[in-house]
Amino acid sequence: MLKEERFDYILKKLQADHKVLHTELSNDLQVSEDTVRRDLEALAQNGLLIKVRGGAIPHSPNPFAFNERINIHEDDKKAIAAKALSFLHNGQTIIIDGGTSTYALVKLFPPSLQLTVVTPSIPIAMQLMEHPGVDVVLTGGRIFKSSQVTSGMDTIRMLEKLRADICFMGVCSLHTEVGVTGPHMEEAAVKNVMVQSANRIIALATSDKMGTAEPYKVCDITELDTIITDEAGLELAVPYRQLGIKVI
Amino acid sequence: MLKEERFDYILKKLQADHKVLHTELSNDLQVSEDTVRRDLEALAQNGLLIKVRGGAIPHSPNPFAFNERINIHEDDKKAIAAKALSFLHNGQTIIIDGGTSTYALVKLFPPSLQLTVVTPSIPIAMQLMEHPGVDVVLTGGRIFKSSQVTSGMDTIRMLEKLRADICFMGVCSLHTEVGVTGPHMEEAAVKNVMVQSANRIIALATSDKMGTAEPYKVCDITELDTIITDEAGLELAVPYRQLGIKVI
DNA sequence: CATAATATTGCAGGAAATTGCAAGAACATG
DNA sequence: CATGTTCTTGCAATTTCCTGCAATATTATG
Repeated sequence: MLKEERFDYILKKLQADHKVLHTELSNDLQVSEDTVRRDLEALAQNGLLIKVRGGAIPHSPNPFAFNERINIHEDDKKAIAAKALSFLHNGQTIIIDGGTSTYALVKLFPPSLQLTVVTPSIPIAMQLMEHPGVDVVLTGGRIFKSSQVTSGMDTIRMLEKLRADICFMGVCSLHTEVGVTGPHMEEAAVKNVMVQSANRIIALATSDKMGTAEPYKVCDITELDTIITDEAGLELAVPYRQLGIKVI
Repeated sequence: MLKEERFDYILKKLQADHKVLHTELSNDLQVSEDTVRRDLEALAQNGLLIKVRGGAIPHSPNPFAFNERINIHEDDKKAIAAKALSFLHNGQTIIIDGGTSTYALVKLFPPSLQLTVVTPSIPIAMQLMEHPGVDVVLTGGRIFKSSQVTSGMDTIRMLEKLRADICFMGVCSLHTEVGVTGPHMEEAAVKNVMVQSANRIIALATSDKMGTAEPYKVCDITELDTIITDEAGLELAVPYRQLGIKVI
């Protein structure tokens, strides 16, 4: 067994279980615990995980919000992402906004998919770099460390020149009257341009986002084409449907 | 059996199994392990696979696409990076090119450093996101999956509008007459704009890069202000010094 | 066609990396 | 603070890698 295969196995297991143990890995890989220890050491050296007593845990590239949020509502987000997949077809150009729901979506991309993705999100770009069929375009600009997206005038300028088939937007807050809103001015401005630059806007929102509002406006609620949520059958969805928005 | 047939077989097997072993190939192809080793060496040279101890693995799908290169000449690169640190001062705006030498540099940034970094490199941006004092600006554009940098017109446009104090460039090839050159047209064009946009160009180059050339020109050798290398005392450095370039 | 130049291949040796083991230090936990 | 676990360090056995070299095959050239 090649050392790289062990690395691969360790990283896969880590992603699945959110932790790995020396004892387990030693068993799974049929090598001594010392070798496992040295493997983890090497992976930690390259910043791919964090060693802890007894094993290792995933590396949060930074202790900020994005990585904290990845795991909350993980199953809901996966369910939402799975529904979103059906909108994708080869040859499309799509905008994918930052956020944990949209990140869950690109993680589910089947390897056969062929499209161009424009995104301001660094985690999404990294994820898609490993995908053989997707061309990735990263919008430029200053990086917001908390959400790991680029923002600012440069981002807006790049998006303005674009015409995309679909925009998948990760929304912070949805409200029938206030519309789509967000907590940061710059990010809201960027999202607004995304809405202008795509033929069809699909919002990904866990149900706890619905009926809430934040200071900065992204767009009117009627500009949304579809809302994908985990609980489409709920009472909550009714007012959106009355406005002509598909809720699934 | 023709060498090309062996190449063909190796690549096919690699695609099927996601790895190849010296021992297996030696058996399958009925040649010595040394010949297999040399074949893998040749294929690795052309970027068709990654040599590892015991055999080889494919290039893209494994998670070490960037890290696979980070370990070669690791100590040399660290030494180079350490020398480069002395050029940094709080308040500067600097451009940092992609590449493993420049990546080693940002890894050494002391936490007290306060500056703005503009870079097309995603690994560098990720690394610096953890840094409390550095503002990171990522240039936009299509992502080159092999080198994990953005490139193209958008990248160039963002750099053009910039005026930086220093540009740290990771060079592929340095030659006293041909100048700085690189293997890809687009990347060379981006590097060229970097050179135009910074007051001072500092090239990071392990000594094996010196005296070599590639198809696409980045800039004249005289546009460099300083070359940082691992073996500044060598004979190699003399002709550059005669051109007025500092070599350290 | 003959001969020289070049490339390819296998082999031998020493260098380097990987692995598992053992002994003692550091650590967590009750 | 006593105990069992985990970590580090050094070491030796094994495997794999690299270098130079000689034998053979291939190609170029007069």
